[in-house]
Amino acid sequence: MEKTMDKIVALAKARGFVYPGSEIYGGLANTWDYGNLGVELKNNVKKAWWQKFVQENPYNVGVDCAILMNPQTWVASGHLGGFSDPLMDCRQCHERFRADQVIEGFASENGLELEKPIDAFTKEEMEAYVKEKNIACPSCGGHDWTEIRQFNLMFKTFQGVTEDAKNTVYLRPETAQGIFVNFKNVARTSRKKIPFGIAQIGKSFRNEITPGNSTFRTREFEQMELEFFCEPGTDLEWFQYWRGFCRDWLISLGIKEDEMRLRDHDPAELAFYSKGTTDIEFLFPFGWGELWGIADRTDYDLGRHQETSKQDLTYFDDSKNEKYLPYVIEPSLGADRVVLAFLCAAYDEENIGTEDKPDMRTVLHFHPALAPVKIGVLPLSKKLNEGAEKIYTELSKYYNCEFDDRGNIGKRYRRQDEIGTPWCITYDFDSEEDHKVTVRERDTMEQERIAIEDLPAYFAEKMRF
RNA sequence: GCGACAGUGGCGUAGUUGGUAACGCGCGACCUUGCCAAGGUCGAGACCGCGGGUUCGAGCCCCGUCUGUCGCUCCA
Repeated sequence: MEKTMDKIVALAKARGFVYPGSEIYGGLANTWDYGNLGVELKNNVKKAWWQKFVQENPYNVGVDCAILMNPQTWVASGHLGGFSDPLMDCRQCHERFRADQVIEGFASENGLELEKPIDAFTKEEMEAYVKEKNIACPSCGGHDWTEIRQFNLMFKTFQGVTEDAKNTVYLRPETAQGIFVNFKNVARTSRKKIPFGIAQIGKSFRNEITPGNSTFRTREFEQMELEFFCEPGTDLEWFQYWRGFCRDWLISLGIKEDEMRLRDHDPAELAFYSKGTTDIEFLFPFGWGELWGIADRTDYDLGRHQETSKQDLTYFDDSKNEKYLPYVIEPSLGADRVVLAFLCAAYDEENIGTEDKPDMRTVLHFHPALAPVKIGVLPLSKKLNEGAEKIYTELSKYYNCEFDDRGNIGKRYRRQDEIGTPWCITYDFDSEEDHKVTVRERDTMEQERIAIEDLPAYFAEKMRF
């Protein structure tokens, strides 16, 4: 069986997990909408994460911050200054380059000293430098450059009725800053003592130049982030702790060890604010892709906000009787990515016939906690709808169920397999007499006879993870 | 933004030298069956991305445009 992105994307669209965005208008590049099953799956993923990282966790509490923030936030975080890349294209060979990198490369190659760090160059200064030194295209050797354009990765909009620079606001490029900005608030209202963490699930926006691979990289995406505040010096310990914790969470929900890896960043690869970063990667059909970045952000963020806002963000540790800026461990997970990973991991095509007489079925082996539909209720005949509907009504109070009386029973089992429903209940003619139904399990296809009145308890037991 | 490729019912496709759209799957109703995609009957659904041109006539030719996919630059 070959697992390809094409098949998974096609199934996702056909069954209502993910549709391409704005389809009736011809689409909009790299936007995706979650459908009737996709929203259930994604909600289940978020619920499972929240339960493990907030509800059951003695250290952590949650928040839900605004997407729009005071622009000073992005000055402090560094997103407004440093993260617009100056790009220019070679008209001759159509390659695109980062002007700063071309200049630096040229300078070091020719043993030239730049008069100031390249980051301090304005667009005009860089253009002038390229022209003055007649820098050639590293690819084709041409000298015909377009002008430099700034690609700021933040989405910009306006708050209020007038559109001018004064009321420019940005869509947050990460949820983290809402947490840092509220660090004092949460510490006070939750009465948490260090070490403790603040978790958040929410949308972020980045004007990536190259999105792609279905929902893996999009410009609008959802993050599940934890900022864990600890005493300086204990950060490496906590870094290791969360690294393992995140890994275990993925495994507990059905990601296999051989389709997952932890990759530590080289010192050279580290972001400027980070002391150490580990990526948890998943083996997608298109290759390894990052799901989770776990970073030791030190006291960089709180420090920057303290400096920019002029507010005291230090924490008073009464066990030590001292004040300090906590260090931060940040496990940041892409919600859409991990949903896609669960979808890819679950996808399977099985032969449930024999070698001579193959009988293929497509199955999504979702962990029951993630399955969009938990139970399919299927009357063996339409004459049995009344009894089956009663069961459906009762179980729907607790679980997302689906009632299906169309087509023969085998076809309905296959339909439920294909959307990853872990259990099907079949109400048959005997049920009318003995008040029992057949419960059929997705992966083993084994059947069990259960009394109707015992069903809620039966499934309550099954759903305990 | 540049380059390459593509755009026909929900999906996958066919459409011969241009003459007003076909097939499979899927979907719906009914009958049949009665525990793993059976069978039958009937049915809904595209004016061929959009605009213009050539022509008596275009899904098939030309121009433009939009959208998508892939590659490149980038990814805190």
